[in-house]
Amino acid sequence: MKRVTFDHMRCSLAQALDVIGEWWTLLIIREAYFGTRRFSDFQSELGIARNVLADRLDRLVANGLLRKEPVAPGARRAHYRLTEKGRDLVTVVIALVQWGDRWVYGEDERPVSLIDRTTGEEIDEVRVRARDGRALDLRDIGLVPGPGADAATRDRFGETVAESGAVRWRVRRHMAA
Amino acid sequence: MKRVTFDHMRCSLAQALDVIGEWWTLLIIREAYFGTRRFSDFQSELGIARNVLADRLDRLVANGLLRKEPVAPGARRAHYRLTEKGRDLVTVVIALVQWGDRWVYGEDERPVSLIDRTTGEEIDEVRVRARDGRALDLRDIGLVPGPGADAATRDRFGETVAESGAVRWRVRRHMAA
DNA sequence: TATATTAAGTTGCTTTAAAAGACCCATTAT
DNA sequence: ATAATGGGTCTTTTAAAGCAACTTAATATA
Repeated sequence: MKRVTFDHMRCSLAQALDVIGEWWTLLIIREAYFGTRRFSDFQSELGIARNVLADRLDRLVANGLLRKEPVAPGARRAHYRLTEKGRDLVTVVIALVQWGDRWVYGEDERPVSLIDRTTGEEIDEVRVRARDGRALDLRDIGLVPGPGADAATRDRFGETVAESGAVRWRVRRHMAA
Repeated sequence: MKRVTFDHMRCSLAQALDVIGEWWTLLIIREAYFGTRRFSDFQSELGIARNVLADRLDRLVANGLLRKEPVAPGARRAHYRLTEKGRDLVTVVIALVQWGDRWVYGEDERPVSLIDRTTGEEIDEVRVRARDGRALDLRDIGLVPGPGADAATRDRFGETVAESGAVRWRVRRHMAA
């Protein structure tokens, strides 16, 4: 299919989806998180077509989520391993897994549990929080123009409030029920 | 293209991706979170093709992430609004936005800021935490078979530990650097 | 009341990404 | 020396995404 990219949208979500929004990509990240490193292990664990896998791995390497390094110095055979950037995505993967547990399987049907290795207890549910640790309901979250906002974004999200010195924004948009 | 679905994989991530992993879907959820409700507003804000939008909205309604309700009782025109299930996904959207902010734009170039409406402060970064609130590094997270694990999953993740009464698992898999 | 405009799709055609599987070449094992 | 395996590429189908034109019902305007 013809397909547009999102990279022109001034939106961090669109940028992120341009990198990891393709079919199979996030499953490959999960698999790498599980410790899989070799091409054919990705292939057999996921059941993905080899050409698609080759394409996805290349893109992930190009985008800096995976590092491709020879098995032994000078060897042709390589391993794929998560970079820091890729590892940072695992938060998203875990949030999605938990969402799947809550809404697709019931909590008691989930195939895998994530535990805190130091205590053996299950981990907490990933939540949006205030700086002081309070869990935030979506209604408590407001959207304001960020430091890199362009005119259109300011127009959509911003309502300036006169204040001494720096520009301040009043919250206009927030969670719509 | 021919395309497989992930719904046969016993994995909550695959299930979640089957629902929200398609091109455009998460952007539609974001847009709904921003307060967009009408077909043509989704269309013009996102620049998505109308037939694709119609298809995505239908699927999101069928999967229970959006509710379609008439603008006025008895009216033919309708609004699309997030359900609880859809609203619960916003955690994932925010985690992805923050990832995009960290790795695509710099923190200081991000177009939108999320703030705690009660204090006006920016929200915290979404993180994986232990029950007691400690932020967990990926190396601290272990994977063990969940209550709904099948034989293959137990085989992959489980290593039983003899213990009085209930089955316990020893952590075998965890974050691979 | 007649006419124009808008909203919310639907239909049909084109383009291209993904699936499936055959094929290839270098390395490792026998 | 020969076979098997790992890590891919090539070719062919097919279905999803894009685009534009059309439809139908509800609103707005003259």
